[in-house]
Amino acid sequence: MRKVSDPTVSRLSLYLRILTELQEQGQSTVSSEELARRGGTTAAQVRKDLSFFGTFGKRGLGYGVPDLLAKLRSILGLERRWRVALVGLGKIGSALLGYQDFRRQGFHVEAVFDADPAKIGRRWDGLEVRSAAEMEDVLREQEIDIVIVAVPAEAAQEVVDRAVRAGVRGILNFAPTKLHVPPHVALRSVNMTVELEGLSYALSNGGREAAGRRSGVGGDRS
Amino acid sequence: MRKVSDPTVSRLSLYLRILTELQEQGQSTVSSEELARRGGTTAAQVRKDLSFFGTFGKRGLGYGVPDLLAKLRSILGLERRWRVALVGLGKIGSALLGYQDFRRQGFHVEAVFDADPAKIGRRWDGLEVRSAAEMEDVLREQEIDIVIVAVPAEAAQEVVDRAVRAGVRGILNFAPTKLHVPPHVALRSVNMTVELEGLSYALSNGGREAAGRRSGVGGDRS
DNA sequence: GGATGTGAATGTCTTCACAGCT
DNA sequence: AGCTGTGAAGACATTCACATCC
Repeated sequence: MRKVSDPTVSRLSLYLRILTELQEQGQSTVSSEELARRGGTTAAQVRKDLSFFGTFGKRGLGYGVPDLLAKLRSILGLERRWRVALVGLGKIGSALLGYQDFRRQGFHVEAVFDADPAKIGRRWDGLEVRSAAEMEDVLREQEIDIVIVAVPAEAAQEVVDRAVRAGVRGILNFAPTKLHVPPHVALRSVNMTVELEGLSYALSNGGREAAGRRSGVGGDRS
Repeated sequence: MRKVSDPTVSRLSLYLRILTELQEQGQSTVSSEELARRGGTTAAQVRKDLSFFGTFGKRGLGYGVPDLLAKLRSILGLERRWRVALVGLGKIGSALLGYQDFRRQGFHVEAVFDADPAKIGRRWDGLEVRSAAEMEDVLREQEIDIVIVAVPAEAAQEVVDRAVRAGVRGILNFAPTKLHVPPHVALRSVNMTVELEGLSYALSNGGREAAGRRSGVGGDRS
């Protein structure tokens, strides 16, 4: 199971979501064909993706929904609770704090930081906003796994450097800038501007050259 | 200039941002080497990306900053103004409406829709919130180019179908679900859950298998 | 019979390496 | 001398096609 590509991992998330829906609808079994149709990919791709991690299906039958669901949650590391910190309480940071849909997948925001004295000390959603100055200490004390960076572009790299120094091993970046992290730290970015510009390109240059994969976007590599 | 890959287009956005910074700092020329270092890629990659669109550099010298900036803006279709509509005024939609950093690149939100009667008719940032029921008409009247989908997953596909029927050719999806569009429509997605799960996978499975690309990760194809 | 799992083939993207300008 | 532009090579990802098993 070494060397699984990133597109594959992203598709696993997708399958997980589809399987969750299927389970809610009480469907007990699913074929690679059906997963592919719902996920906008191909049956061969689904089977190949899963084959990197083991052999979960039954030939002639397909995959057991609850079974595959459990396997995927395990593969993606979603059986444990992840301790997340949010840095930056501007428009985007506040929205994320309010949204928290990802909490259901085990991502819990345990600390919130901002540099603005007017915000420090206030409570947002049951959490006290801490000063960005005490970031390293708090990240360490709270054993934060993942930091969500929602600060202006100019401040983002410094936040990352400090988080990495405090032992954080995962960064989710919302700042519209390219960040650099050491090899042992995982980085993903969400960059709306890149996506909009991709649409602009697609709309400008004929209709038929499409937009693209990776929504996701962005393209980091840790 | 046919058949340019999506990763290439995303990197053009990145170069554009770097060039903007360089210009603000008054730097007149830049090498593929420097663009690569700042952009977290390689010099060969930068040159290859640009070569799809023409020959913009001077051998022995590098690229002229203002010149390349102008070329990229033209390639990405950023010389015109794009008419954008936002559908869904929940946490994320409201944040986007408040954020609007992308306005500087020519993306103007001209219409806002929500299904909640309590929100319809209110003014947000100078725009009256319209009923989702009148979406098709307004999209057509206002000649909207791009629709940002910020509704719950269950409602997203219907919003897209209606937008497409109204002539919209670009969709930016924030709903945590896979959307399907006809070939002539460009689609990009931003899916935070996929990115977080990618981090979870990376953190779980050894430290050394990194996270990935394309932030942006998501992966559509129109 | 029906659907998986997978080597082999194909396709796509990145990196190399160097010829060619300035 | 320096740095671009690019064909060719290499790495990576997807698709094909079929043997395999329930």
